[in-house]
Amino acid sequence: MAKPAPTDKPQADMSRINDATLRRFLGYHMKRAFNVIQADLVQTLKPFDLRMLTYTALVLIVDNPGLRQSQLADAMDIERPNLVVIIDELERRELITRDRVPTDRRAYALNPTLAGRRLCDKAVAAVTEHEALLLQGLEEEMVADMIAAMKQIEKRPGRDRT
Amino acid sequence: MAKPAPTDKPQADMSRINDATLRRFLGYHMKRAFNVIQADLVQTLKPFDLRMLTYTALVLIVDNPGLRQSQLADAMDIERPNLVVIIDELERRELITRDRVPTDRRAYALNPTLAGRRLCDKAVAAVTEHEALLLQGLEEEMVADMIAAMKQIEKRPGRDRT
DNA sequence: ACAATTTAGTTATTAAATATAATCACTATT
DNA sequence: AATAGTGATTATATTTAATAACTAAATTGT
Repeated sequence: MAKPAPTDKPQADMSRINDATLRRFLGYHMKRAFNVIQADLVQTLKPFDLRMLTYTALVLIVDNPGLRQSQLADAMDIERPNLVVIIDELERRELITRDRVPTDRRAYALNPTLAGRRLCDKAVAAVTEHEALLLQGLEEEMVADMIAAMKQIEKRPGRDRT
Repeated sequence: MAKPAPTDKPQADMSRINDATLRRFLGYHMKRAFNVIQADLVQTLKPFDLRMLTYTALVLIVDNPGLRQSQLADAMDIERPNLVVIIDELERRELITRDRVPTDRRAYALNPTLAGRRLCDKAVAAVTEHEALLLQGLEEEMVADMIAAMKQIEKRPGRDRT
């Protein structure tokens, strides 16, 4: 809405602040775009009482029944201790179960309940719809290209794994 | 969701867990790609003792000397209370100053010190270099297209007006 | 002029996401 | 049997983010 007012204040330089330096970075744009996407996601998941992490975990458990917590933490790129509270919540809500693995009684096999599968399907459908809405106006090929590029970035080793 | 081939309990392979459902979402890819970029940024900024937020604030103050905290919070899309500690830190390290505005004695004008400007320049140069490294292999036009798309996403109102 | 409201900044509190260390239970190896 | 390694948990700390309540100063409405 940068409307050039004819009578600008003498010392009030601009109403909009200048972020041209940061705009040169892809990361800056990605952060800002992701903020919008995440805000939308949070709203979308609210009716299901899911957060981004509980949603992600639930989907992965539904799609990979029987997986271990370590595998899930690895897939979600979070530390094992941090996954515990997420799994706790999903289990408490009876969306998943923690089943002891007979062959390795240290481990838990994570399995979705029927309710978990149902909630997952509904949530995925809602997120799909909301993201389509958010991306309307962008060419489909463009989105596909972005995904390809992001996959490439994701694959980068990332300087040091300390 | 269509019923997948009911192969009962074939989760013994566990070589790789399946995230195909989440892979359909741009947001998932963006989150994962941004994780990599942010991890790299954190490493890049560590020698300057800057974090993502202090770096962003410093750059914006250098590029917009005299701006108010409210403007900065607005530009950074964070709440005013959360900006206070960031500004506190930059001020304590004498990278910026908080100068009372004579025409509005409630407000502070944020200004970079010489040291702040110097550190900013060095940090921006380092980040520029690191991002170039991270993005090598991606066509330049592709990156430009991604930025354009992300700008478009960023502009979305985000339908929660409650 | 002056009460009422608004705005700038701060303080305090809380929630959420992320990380590390220590511990327990169990497995695997020697 | 002793030891080392792994899966999960607990406890703790840090960073980021949101909200409520407060002070001080400016603006507005009558």
